[in-house]
Amino acid sequence: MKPETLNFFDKVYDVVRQIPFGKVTSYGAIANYLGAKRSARMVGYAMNGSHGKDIPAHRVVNRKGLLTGKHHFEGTNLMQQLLENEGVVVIENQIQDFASVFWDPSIELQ
DNA sequence: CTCTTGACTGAGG
DNA sequence: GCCTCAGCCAAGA
Repeated sequence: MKPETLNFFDKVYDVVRQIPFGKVTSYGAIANYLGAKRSARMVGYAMNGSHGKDIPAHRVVNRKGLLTGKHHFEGTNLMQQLLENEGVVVIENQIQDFASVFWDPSIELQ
């Protein structure tokens, strides 16, 4: 389909779907890959409509590896459990060894 | 059209 | 390293 028909949200969803199992990325990294580095907030905003879709939103965290969007998931620690289920160690909403599980679309996806 | 609201980020103290 | 502030920009009222 034509890229012109893809909204910013759709592009975000497309990238998030490509995040490998057991990997995570940041809102800024996605925004940067989409050519809108300044729109990191929009990436997170887009995640609001990710429910009901096949979007692994739990693999998207802020640049610190902090689960800032966990409150948008069911329960209080669903997001953390989803990540731990993929082998990602999370303590107090903070991803441990963040650098080793970080997946940058602008590099990995090229 | 204007104003508010963020699942963000980088810079400055 | 932590806290605060300001810039960012799309969507909804």
